[in-house]
Order: sequence, then structure tokens, then C-alpha cells
Amino acid sequence: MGSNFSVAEENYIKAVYHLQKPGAIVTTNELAAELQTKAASVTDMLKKLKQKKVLNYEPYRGFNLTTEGRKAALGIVRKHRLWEYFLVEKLQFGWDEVHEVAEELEHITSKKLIDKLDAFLDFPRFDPHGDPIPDVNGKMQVQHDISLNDLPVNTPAEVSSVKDQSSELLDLLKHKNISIGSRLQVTRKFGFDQSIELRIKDIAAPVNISLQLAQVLYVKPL
Amino acid sequence: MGSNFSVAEENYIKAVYHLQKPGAIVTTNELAAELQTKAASVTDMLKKLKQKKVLNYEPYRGFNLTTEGRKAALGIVRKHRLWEYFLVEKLQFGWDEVHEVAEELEHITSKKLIDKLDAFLDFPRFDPHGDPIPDVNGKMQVQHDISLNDLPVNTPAEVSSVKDQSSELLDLLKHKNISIGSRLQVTRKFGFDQSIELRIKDIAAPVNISLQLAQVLYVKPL
DNA sequence: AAATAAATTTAGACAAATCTAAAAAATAAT
DNA sequence: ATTATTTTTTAGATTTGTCTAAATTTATTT
Ligand SMILES: [Mn+2]
Ligand SMILES: [Mn+2]
Ligand SMILES: [Mn+2]
Ligand SMILES: [Mn+2]
Repeated sequence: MGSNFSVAEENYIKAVYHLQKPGAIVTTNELAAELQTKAASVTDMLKKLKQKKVLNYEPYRGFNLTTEGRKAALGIVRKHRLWEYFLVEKLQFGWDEVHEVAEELEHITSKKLIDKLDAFLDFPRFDPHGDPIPDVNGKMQVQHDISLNDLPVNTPAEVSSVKDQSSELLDLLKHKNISIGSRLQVTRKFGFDQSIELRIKDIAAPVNISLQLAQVLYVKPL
Repeated sequence: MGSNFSVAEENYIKAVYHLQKPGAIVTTNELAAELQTKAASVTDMLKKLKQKKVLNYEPYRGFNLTTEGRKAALGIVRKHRLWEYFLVEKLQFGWDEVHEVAEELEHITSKKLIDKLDAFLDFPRFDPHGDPIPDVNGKMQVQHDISLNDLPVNTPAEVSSVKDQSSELLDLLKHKNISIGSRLQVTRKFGFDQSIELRIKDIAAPVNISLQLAQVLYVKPL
């Protein structure tokens, strides 16, 4: 009954969770790429995880998580994101630095630890990148955010998440005075380079956003 | 140059550090007992750690840490005790619950994490059991505390550490209103069972301490 | 429908960390 | 000084997770 997975198994479970889209199936090569390992290694692990009833898997047919597997994945994601929140909010890390550390912290086994950490942090619902944090039952807020690219002109919206965690992106956003929670509105869209001009609430000067930037900036229309 | 040890190696290094007394040597069986493993496994690891220049080791002759090894050990002890402090002071764990969790957390590799945690905790110098926390350079306060058994009658002293981390001990200490930092003074010693009567500062009623309790309660004469 | 290419699995090997049982060395006892 | 006991090391296996190279299956072209 008690889930008892190794670090390697947990990393596989989480990776499948992140790759899998509703209805669809994950492939061996996709998973190998995600985990920076070889397809043969993935196949070995798939057999083990199938045995442990974490995966639905038929050779050559692809795979996805069972209900058990998704539960396990949500537990790992919960830990990962709570630790990221802790690192940024309490230890003053930048959000470009926390992923690697959380990649290790997410494997600490104590359930009591993570629930007490959750309480200490006052039950945050989103991590520093705007991704939702599963609660103690695995429930999390559904994100209906869209790429800034898809936000219509003159629609007030709030920056809700970033799909890239590089320090280069953080650097650019800082320079443009944009962070998660910023209110903004697209004022113009330029067909030539698909760049965007927008106005940020309480800031006079208009801001220019490249296609590349708009692609990774997600917003929630208000 | 950067130390790069596996979890197993780190556990061995720390165990040798804890077993080793100045000048003396540690034996294979002692280490096997400490780590709850077999002597054969210890020998295997000793050879590896000697190769990595962590240990001075000659077959059949015992071993102890090199300067490099002690430096590594202090780094692990620092992490272990800082995490214990965090768990008790920030997450409201009891000091009987933290050791196991810290046993995992001490292996998280980020140096930045531990230094930021140190700052967040305001650079504590002692962990919840009264053991000194090495600073960023491995320096720590020397403890000149003695067993309550060895405290002379009528000598004011302060409880400084406990040599046992069981919940049974914590339970007993709570019941007797004793915690780390308590001021006390031995009023009588009884030869029959080597029990001790003492008075705690600001508490009227005298308290009786068994031999077993006095052995694990350490105090610093004021 | 073959032939070719791509994806996946299998076979066999390896490193890390552990174990049991046997051999060897060091200590202690006669 | 032998003999017996204890401690330590070696030999050989095992588990976990990984890899390369070869075989197999599936998908895509011709
Ligand atoms: Mn991880
Ligand atoms: Mn995140
Ligand atoms: Mn440990
Ligand atoms: Mn401690």
C-alpha cells in the first residue's frame, strides 16, 4: 500500500506525468530525451514500473500513468513546487536557480516534513514559476492561462506563469519590469515580426515584447 | 577540487568523524555497528575512501580521517544540524523527530542552499540537541559541558545538551520541566541508586533525577 | 507489397553498494 | 610457543540503474 519509490523511479514517474497529455500516450524516446538517458534504460525502467502498477505499458505501444502512478506523480510535483516556493520566498533565491535544488529536495521522503512545510509557507497555491502546487490531497487549481501571443488587443490580463526558467528570461523580465502578477494590456501587435506592444499597469512607458518572449509568458485574462 | 561524494560515502565519512576520538583510531567493527552494516561492506568502502584520500587506512590497522576527510565531515555535520534547527524552530518538529529527516536532508548538494539557510536561521550556533553547528568555515564552538552526573553539589549550571534523542527522553524532560537552557543546581546526591535531587531556577519544587537520566543530560557550569 | 527507415526492445556488460561464507591476520589464552 | 578466539579481509553473488550493440517490431517510402 505505501508507495516506496527510489529516486530514479520518482524521476521517471514525474517525467511521464509532465510529458503525458490527456488521452494521449508517451513514447520511449520522448521519455529518454526528457530524462537525458538512453531508450534502452527507459525500457528497463518501464518494465519495473509496470510491475509496480505505476504505468499502463505494452511493448512498442507506449505508456501512461495509472491512477496510482498519477497519485505518486502529484506527490512529487507537490514537493518540488513547495520547495521551490520556500527557496524563493524564504531563502531569497531567484526563480532561475531553484529547479535543480528542488530536483533533489523533492525526494526527501518524510510526509510530515512536506505537510509542515506547506503550513509554514501558508499553503501557497502557485510556485515561483506560476505553476499550481497540488494540495495534500493532490488537488490543484486549474490554470486557464494562455500565451501572451494569444491575448487579444486591449484585454486586461495578469501575468500568471513562465514556461522557461532560464536566468536570461528572468534578467529580461526584470529589465522590463514584468513579474508574475503584473497587470497588463496589449496595445498593438505588429505583423512584421509578430512583436507586441503593451502597457503595464501603473507604468507610463509602453513596453515592447518579442515573439520569443511572448511565447513563454503566460497570462490570465481578467 | 570540489568534493563529490555519494550518499553512502557521506554517511561513512560522518560516521568515522563521530566515532573518532583525538589521537585514537577507528575499527572496522565499530564502524559496521554504527552504520548498521556488515564488516565486509565497511572494508570495501574503506578502500574506496582511502583512494579518494578521505581516510588514512592500512589493512588490519584501523583508520581515521585525513584533513580533507574531516573537512568533508564537518560540511555534512553542518548541514545535518542546520536542518535539524530549521525543522524544530521553523516547522515545529519535536527534537525527537528530526534526526531521521536530517539524515536525508544533509545530502542535498547545493552549497548556496545551506549558506542561505544558515542566514535565514540567523546563524544558530547549536542544534536542538545542544550540539554545536560548524560555521561556513567548519569552525564551531567548543563544548565544555559535562554529564549531570559529574556536576558537583551546589554548583549553578545550565543544561546544554542531550546525548539521547528518543521521544521517551523528551517526554520525561517535558514532564520534569527541563529543557536545553534550563538553569539548575544539584541539591543532593544519593549513594544508594546514584539518583540526584536538584532545583530548577524559578521552580519551587525539587526534582528527582535517575542515574540513567543524569548520564544523558549534559550541563555547563556557570 | 517490398524495401527502407525509425523506434523499441533484448542481450550482455559494467559500476556502486551491499551481502554471506571462507580465508587470513592479529590478539588472547593456555 | 602453540592453540584458540576475535577481527578483518577476500571471494563470489546480488540488486539497482545504467550503457552499447544487436535484434526485433512498427512506421514510412517507394
Ligand atoms: Mn528529482
Ligand atoms: Mn517550478
Ligand atoms: Mn545521512
Ligand atoms: Mn542533533
